[in-house]
Amino acid sequence: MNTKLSELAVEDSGDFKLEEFLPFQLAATTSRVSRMFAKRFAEELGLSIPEWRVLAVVGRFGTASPSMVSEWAAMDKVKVSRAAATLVARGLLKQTQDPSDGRARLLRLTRKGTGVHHAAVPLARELEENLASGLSRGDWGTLQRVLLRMSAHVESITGGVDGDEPEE
Amino acid sequence: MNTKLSELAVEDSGDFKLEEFLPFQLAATTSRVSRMFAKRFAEELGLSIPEWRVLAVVGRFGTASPSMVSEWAAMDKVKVSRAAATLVARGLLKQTQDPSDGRARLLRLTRKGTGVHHAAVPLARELEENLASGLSRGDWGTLQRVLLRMSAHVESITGGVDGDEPEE
DNA sequence: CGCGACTGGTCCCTGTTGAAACTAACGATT
DNA sequence: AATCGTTAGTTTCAACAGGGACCAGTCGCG
Repeated sequence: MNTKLSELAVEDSGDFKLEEFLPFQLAATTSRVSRMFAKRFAEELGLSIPEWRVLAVVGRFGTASPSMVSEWAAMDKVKVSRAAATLVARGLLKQTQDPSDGRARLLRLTRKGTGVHHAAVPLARELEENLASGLSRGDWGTLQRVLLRMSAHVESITGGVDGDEPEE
Repeated sequence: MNTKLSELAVEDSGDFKLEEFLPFQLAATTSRVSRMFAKRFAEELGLSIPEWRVLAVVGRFGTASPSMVSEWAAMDKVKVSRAAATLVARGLLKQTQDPSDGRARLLRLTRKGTGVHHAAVPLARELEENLASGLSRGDWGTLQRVLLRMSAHVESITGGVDGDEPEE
């Protein structure tokens, strides 16, 4: 049971419990939650998570460029591009040229897209409600607050640009 | 501004703010944290996250079967199998037959593997400490508690087997 | 106005992922 | 001891993700 002083840091390696390791818990919990959300969105609306995110941002702003979506949905531009392409192919989004900048595109909901968006938001709220129902009001608020703080903290440590919530 | 009563649930779709949506925050935060961890483990020890998890479980128990690893590390068996294979190839793990069950294998750290494990645990603790330093003690505890509870809650909703923390 | 530096977006290439199929072995039941 | 259903682990295959190269197109500066 006793270890020499000089070996303290090394000898307790065996005590390491992955399941009490917070980054692991975070990943495991997120994985379960994401899976549940992905399943419901796919089943009920035929949307992947990236597609739903794009839809949510475009729906919120009415019109949005892929780079806006990238910013607000914390998705890299490749993901946005792909998700937007499938949504356009399915007739939920219309993509046009931005008249004021030849490089940029504008994304806008079609009537069909608006319909899906109107169905997606309540579903999202319902699922979030589901999640919240297992927690006290206070815990929920703390969780929200802590996640934001942790995100910012990590970003500051790693130096801003980290990849999934990238640039601009 | 006013909407008919019957449209309340529908008409507020435009108000939906993705960045306040908890499942989204959870995913975004986890993504940043994972990225940071993956980077450090890769740079300093040449380990991917799945490999580190396998190492952690085997290191903790001394000897572990892939299915034990799957259970404790919340990884599906394919991931375990692959991670274990690379660790064996790199000489960090030894895989042998379980004498008491011809189907099962036993994973054990080699001397080299023990060395890496002894380096990995402090690195993990350091990174976790980094993360914790942005939060109050109380928030940290709440986060830990809430994640566990939420995990269990989701699992109970989706009915146990959900895929990444699968079987047995 | 023409040239270089930069930005928005897409495409290509490679590595990773998980679902499902497969192999081998166990154990219960006949 | 032959068979059926089940479990441990690996392999295969198709989808997916992200980094980087790659076009436009824009902006600034001489």
